[in-house]
Amino acid sequence: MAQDKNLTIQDIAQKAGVSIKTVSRVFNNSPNVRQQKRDLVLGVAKELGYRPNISARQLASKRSFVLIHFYDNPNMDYLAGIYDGMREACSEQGYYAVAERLKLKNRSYKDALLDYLTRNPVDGVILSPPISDDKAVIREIEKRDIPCALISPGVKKRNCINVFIDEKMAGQKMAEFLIDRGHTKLAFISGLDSHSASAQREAGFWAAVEAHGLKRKDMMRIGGDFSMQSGFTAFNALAKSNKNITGVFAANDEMAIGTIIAALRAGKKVPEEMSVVGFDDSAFARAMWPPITSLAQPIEDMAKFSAQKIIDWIDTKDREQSHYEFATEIMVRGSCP
Amino acid sequence: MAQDKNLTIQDIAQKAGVSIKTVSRVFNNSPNVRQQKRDLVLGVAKELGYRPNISARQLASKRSFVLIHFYDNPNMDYLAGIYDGMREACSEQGYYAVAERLKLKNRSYKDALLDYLTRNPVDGVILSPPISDDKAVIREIEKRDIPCALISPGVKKRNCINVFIDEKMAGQKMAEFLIDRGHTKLAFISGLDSHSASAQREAGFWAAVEAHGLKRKDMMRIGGDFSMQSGFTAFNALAKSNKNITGVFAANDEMAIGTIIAALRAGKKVPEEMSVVGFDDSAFARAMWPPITSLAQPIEDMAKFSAQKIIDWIDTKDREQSHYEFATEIMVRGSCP
DNA sequence: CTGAAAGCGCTTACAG
DNA sequence: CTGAAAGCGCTTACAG
Repeated sequence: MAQDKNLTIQDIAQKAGVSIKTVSRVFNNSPNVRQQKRDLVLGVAKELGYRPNISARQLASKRSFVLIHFYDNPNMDYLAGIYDGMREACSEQGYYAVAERLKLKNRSYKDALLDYLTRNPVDGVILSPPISDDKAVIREIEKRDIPCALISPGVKKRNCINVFIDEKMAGQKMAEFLIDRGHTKLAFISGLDSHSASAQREAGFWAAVEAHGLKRKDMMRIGGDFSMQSGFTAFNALAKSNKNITGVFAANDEMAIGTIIAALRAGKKVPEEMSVVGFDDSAFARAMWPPITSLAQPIEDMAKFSAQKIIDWIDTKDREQSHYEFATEIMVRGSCP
Repeated sequence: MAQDKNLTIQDIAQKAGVSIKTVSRVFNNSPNVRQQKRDLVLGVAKELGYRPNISARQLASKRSFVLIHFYDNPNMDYLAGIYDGMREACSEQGYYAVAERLKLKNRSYKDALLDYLTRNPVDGVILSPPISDDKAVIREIEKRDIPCALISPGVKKRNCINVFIDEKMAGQKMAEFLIDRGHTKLAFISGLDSHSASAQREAGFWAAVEAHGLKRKDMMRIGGDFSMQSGFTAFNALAKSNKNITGVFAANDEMAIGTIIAALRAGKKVPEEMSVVGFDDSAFARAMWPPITSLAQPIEDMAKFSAQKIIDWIDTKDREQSHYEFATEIMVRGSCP
């Protein structure tokens, strides 16, 4: 762990009694090294605190050693989770983790992507919703043979690493959570139709309704767009109806918050008169009053895993499997205790 | 603009009829090049679409060409603004822009900083609140002779570039905005005492009160901590008092939102019965209902400017001036139209 | 499975 | 103000 400034591949080679080429092979996860030598080199490197010089690798190999996350969802918690996960995997392997927002201003995600790629070489890509469902973007990445992982894609892609949660099952769990607490008149507030996760969560909602023998006519389905504003609107629709809904499941936390604010404004108590659950376990869901019961996904683990799989892919030029499902958890809070 | 992949310093030197050393000097903003040659080289480089290879520069110079922003404020808008500003300045000069959160878990910002610096070399640092007021952090950076810019420091530092807005004046403007709309009974909700900006905003508040001859006893000062929760509490204090406050100035948007939510819950109409203004122009301030009137600072410009000054400092080994003040603007919205 | 040589594109002293 | 030489720490073919 000495981390003596100028430790080079030479020092490791000498100390381990092998050629520098072997050391290089070890750090590139090249298959052509006997396990015994590999362990020897890794042991010496660890002991001395050696880490390969990325600049030298870049210059010599003409690779960038950059893994990039392209996103367009400004949820800070979500982004930070992905970034932390990526970085953990990247720093172990001597890669850079980078995050770049693709903005939709007068142009498509694809054009924004191409603009970025012509300026900045990358060795691997992670895409999150909604970009993980943009076919044009995925096609361009594929065309360039850049290893790519999709986080929560609506439709799994054959030539990408697909990392996701079971959105339908999660939706069902949330609905059952409400039902278990005695609610029999439920509402589902959907997100944007273009966002397939919302539709899957809704499918789970209806599956729960069916499984528990609740009457569909006691239920309400309100169209939203993931914004807080649409939560306000949704509450108005609830209030106008005479269904006497007591359990609300919003497809994300912002709409849950909007619903609660509108309810408070109307003098309705949460959770006493109406329980509300959200989705995403966002920072605001935790900061609200009451704090929001919400579904959490292990986004950091998902991102770390994605990054590792991409690096494996780069090293071996080969993916083994491409579908990986992660488990979710309900964070129980005041809006539906 | 051709961007022919492998354009090197050699190509530029040859085409411009100078030595590669001269080209190198030009791209390092070295003073020892005649202006005429500089223009010639820059012209050729631009024509051919040449950009220096950062890896090679890093390897040869042992510099990192990394400018890093250390932060611990999870406000996404704020961070994105800083990042975009940095990147604009950095990409022009062939630097990397990096953002890193320093977390306070069982250790100080200083320890988190040292941990980072031992692993990752950086050429320049930008600090934002609350880290821009952490003396131990600043001392460590100074000790290493790393050029450093402070965004909105509570106390300006001699050996740093100080970039800020006039917090007191901004506070005064906000208070006068309320007064101009006929409010004579005002409340100020403070942020954390450790955050000097809050105290300065408050000073501006009282200055406005005084300047307009309002009675101090008609005013209220409520202690908050920048959280939404403290906005709820603040409203309760308002409601319990018999001061009949109609204009509320919260030291940040989250507290303004908390205040409004609590008011709605209590059946009080905003802005009809009570106007509320915030500070920061956050995304949530814009998404709320009603949307929040808030003070915006030109954070992107501030960050770009900071990055440019740091790069100048690196190039010339020398700062000229170290205090730069930026102008602010009130974004008028529904919470106090 | 392993090694010796050349080279990636730039900067750093050192001269002039 | 400007140039020729050496070198930064690694990888890439090419042999064996």
